[in-house]
Amino acid sequence: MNEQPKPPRGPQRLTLRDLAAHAGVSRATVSLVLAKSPLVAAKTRARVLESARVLGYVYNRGAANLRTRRTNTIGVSINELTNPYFTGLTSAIQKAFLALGRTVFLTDSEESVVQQDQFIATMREYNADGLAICPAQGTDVAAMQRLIEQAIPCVLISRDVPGSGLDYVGNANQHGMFMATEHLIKLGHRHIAMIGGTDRTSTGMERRAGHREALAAHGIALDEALVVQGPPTRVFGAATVRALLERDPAPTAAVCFNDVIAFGVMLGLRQIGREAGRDFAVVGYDDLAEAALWTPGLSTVEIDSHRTGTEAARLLLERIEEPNLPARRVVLQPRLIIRDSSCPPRA
Amino acid sequence: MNEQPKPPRGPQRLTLRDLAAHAGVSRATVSLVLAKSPLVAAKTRARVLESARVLGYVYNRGAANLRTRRTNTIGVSINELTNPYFTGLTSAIQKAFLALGRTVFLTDSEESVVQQDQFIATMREYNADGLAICPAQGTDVAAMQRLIEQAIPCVLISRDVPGSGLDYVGNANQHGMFMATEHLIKLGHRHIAMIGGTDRTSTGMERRAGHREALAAHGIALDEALVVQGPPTRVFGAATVRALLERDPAPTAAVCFNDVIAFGVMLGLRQIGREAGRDFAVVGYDDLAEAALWTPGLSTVEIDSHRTGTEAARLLLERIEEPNLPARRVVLQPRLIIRDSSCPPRA
DNA sequence: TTTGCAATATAGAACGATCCAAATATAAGA
DNA sequence: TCTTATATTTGGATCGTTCTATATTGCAAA
Repeated sequence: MNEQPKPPRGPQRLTLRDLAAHAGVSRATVSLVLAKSPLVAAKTRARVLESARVLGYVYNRGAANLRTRRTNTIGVSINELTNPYFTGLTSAIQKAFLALGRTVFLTDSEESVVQQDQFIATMREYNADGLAICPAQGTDVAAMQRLIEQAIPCVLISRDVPGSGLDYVGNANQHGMFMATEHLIKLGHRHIAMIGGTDRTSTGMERRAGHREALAAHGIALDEALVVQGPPTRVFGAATVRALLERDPAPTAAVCFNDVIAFGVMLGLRQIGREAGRDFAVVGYDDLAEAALWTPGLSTVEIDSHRTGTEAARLLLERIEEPNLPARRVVLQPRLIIRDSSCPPRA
Repeated sequence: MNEQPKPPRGPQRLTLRDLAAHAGVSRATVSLVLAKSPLVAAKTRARVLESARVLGYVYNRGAANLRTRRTNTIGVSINELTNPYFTGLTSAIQKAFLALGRTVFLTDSEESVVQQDQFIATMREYNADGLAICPAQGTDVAAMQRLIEQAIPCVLISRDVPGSGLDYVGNANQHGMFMATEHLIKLGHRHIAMIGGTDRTSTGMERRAGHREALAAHGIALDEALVVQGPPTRVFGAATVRALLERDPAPTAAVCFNDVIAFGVMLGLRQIGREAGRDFAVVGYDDLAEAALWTPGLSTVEIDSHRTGTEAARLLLERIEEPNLPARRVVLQPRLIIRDSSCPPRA
């Protein structure tokens, strides 16, 4: 029943062959048991599983992947994990894939295209079934198009790379920022700064466009000096609002690229003895858990990051099954949340 | 020169064999080139590399790992990526391993022992060379000991699992919190709350012990009611300080398990019209970038997370080389940073 | 020439799983 | 009891590398 005696081996790793010998069946049978095939008799299955338990067998996924072409593995590259919005999103993405039986390998590209490319190359070498990417700033369209040529399934999350032809899940950034700005206009503000965001990400371009669009829609001239690009950090928000308030005419309100910057703005106001929601109106974007906690509570635009994650997982798995699908785009609707940081202008 | 004609193959993945055929050399030679072996002539090497470029060859790491036993891969499991301290630490860890030529596979266990175990099992199946773990709350000693039995190199980071016998890199938490508490005592405080931390992590136990130790060292009786365990969130910090201030005697100061809780405390104070650094003294732990930015600036205990990451990488790689080393512990010294949130008690 | 010795290149057997076609065991029907 | 159909099990080839032992080449010295 056994196969030819194996050559003497050292304290090698335990293999299917050892398991087969112990259970008194063939390798093929063990393989079937491990794959939960219904073809094998219940009694045999039990015996094999018992042997596996007793011997402490560890399945070698690498060896299996060599034969099958599937690895059930997804590479996830996130542009910046220190940003709480992206950690929340990451958690959602991971959960979604895990629920569908995939292993997730995560990396933080730290807004570095080099690190991102590195990760993509590694995942290719490891035969990942697909990639989910929040592209780093300055990601090259050509690099993304290459993924298509190379036939490696990929979905872009949160940030788009226009012209890449990849699947995409994000939210209506322009519309979100339009709502935020219009909200301030309706409160009576006329000098509304746009703090943060850059033209190096689609999110930045779209949100900045939303601000401009709202001003235009209400016949308010855009004061370029009140539009400041910059990184999504508290430090930047604080420094920028202080600088803007020294101008004349000074803004009476600001929409911020995201909540982190808005928190920075509120901290910056306090540094110069002013208070958001009383002396100056602030609106953020993302609706981090922290937003509701501040005094005043931060008005902001909510994104459903859970939904973003599950949609991304769905799109990617569908593409893995069906590589020739046309490119699909899922754009979720954001929601304006009004709290106390957005007040009317002081008289 | 070529080997026997290969059977007709579909649009298969490009392999060493194809590369060899194209360059007119043997598979073995190509393998040597790819491994940067000095044994192959410069001219041959160039020819092979050119073929690789032209054909768009992708190295199959899985296949290689099957033969060699090394994967140059490290699994990193972090308990909670939404906590900025851990994202910073993660970034440091990742950088340290990358610099040493290892690929890092990251996961966020989200404080779930189940997810953590899942990840460990997966990394075993993928033959990772080693693991770096910030253990989830409630991690079982036995589970960690099993890693030793199974001879899988592992280093614990930040949180210890006493009795596990694993290598460990962390900081002197008890001493750090001792300094923080003593600082408040010297300012004149006698009712000092300890907010946050739990006995389900070593970090929690150690920091909580530091608070008690400082009180005892200065002959101050411990008021158990002022010691509140809880999760490291802003919400918890805010709610807890509000509750504590309704007691009699109320605390006049608090040391917090970490900065996030301290921020929560400052937000909570503001919700009831009080101000940290004026009406109530607050000290945090971690020294997040945000700490210096608040008004008042947050007094806190600084941890060198960069150093933590590099030390962890060093320990792990040493153990991979030399599995039978005795267990080693690296405990870094934290530093008290005094800003404006820690004021004397109001008269 | 021939020989000796580096310097290079190669064939073929692993590594640990899967999968296919074929063999065997079991049960049911005549 | 003998077929025949069905349920299980299995050998051997295969996936894409690496590695060892062996073969080939080129060149200087004899």
